[in-house]
Amino acid sequence: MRLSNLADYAVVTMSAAARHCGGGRTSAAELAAETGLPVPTVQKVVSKLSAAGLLRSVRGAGGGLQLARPAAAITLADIVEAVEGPIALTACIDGDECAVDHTCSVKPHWPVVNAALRGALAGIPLTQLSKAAPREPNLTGISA
Amino acid sequence: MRLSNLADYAVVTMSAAARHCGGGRTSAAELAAETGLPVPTVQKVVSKLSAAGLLRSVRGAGGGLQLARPAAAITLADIVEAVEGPIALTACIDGDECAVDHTCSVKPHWPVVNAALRGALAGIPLTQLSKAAPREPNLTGISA
DNA sequence: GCAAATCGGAACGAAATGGTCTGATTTGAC
DNA sequence: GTCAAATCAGACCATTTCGTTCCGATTTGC
Repeated sequence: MRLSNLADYAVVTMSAAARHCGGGRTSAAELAAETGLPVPTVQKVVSKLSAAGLLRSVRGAGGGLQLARPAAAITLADIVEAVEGPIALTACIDGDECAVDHTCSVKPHWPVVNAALRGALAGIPLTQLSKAAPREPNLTGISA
Repeated sequence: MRLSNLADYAVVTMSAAARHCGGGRTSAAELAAETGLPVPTVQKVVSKLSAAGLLRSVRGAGGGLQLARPAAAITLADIVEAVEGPIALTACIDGDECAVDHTCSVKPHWPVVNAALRGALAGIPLTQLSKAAPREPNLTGISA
């Protein structure tokens, strides 16, 4: 129910990379300095992000990273899926079988929840993450 | 991003317990036989559920379990929270601090996602899980 | 041709989870 | 009143996944 730290780091890293998009290429070390994350951790995150096609990496001296797509075309759902795979709360969706083959009356309901979660993540583009505050009035409104 | 197996088992167990609610008390062994889960696992799940106040357990010979509330008043959100704690995708909500104290522009957006996820889980009561199929037409509609 | 700088993948350690087991408690029967 | 059966409750151990770190492959600039 809680996404992994790597996914969280990936979101922060992409948010930092979005600010450097206009200025051209950046590096993993620079992103680590800005976000405060350890350099090796950022490297691992960058590897997954570039493997998923969200970042374009150029090797060699003078190389660096840059967004593969415009920041407006990248959402939270893309970043989370790049690091953690498909967005699904249960494994019985892609694997098709639970541990037991009982007539699971719960299984049909998971796609509804998954779609809701994915929709919430897909509704926040990367451009919005660069802003200071969201548009919603209640920041602590978990029970809203 | 994927809930733990225990939480999944808890949902299945509660769904099975809801069917026995009318007939009075049931036992962990009986629930294990119906769901196909290992008996000790069901016992562990039952312990967490009763500690959270969702199940009422009676010890001793002839004892057993029963729902503490009507099935209509128990939702997926209650079950998940009973096993996994508060529904939050990131730890920076309750802990208030990320690993680094950078001006995190991503943090303000998480409550929005958390509320959406919690709303999706709270919208499915336990009575609906006992039914064979959901009301939604597309079972595989993850991209809906 | 050499050297510096960068990304990429692999290996190690740690933490959380899942599963199992044994013990404490209570009721029912004799 | 005593014994025995049945049940839940908590503690222990193995496994897996996650997180971190390190080293090698590759490319450009001088």
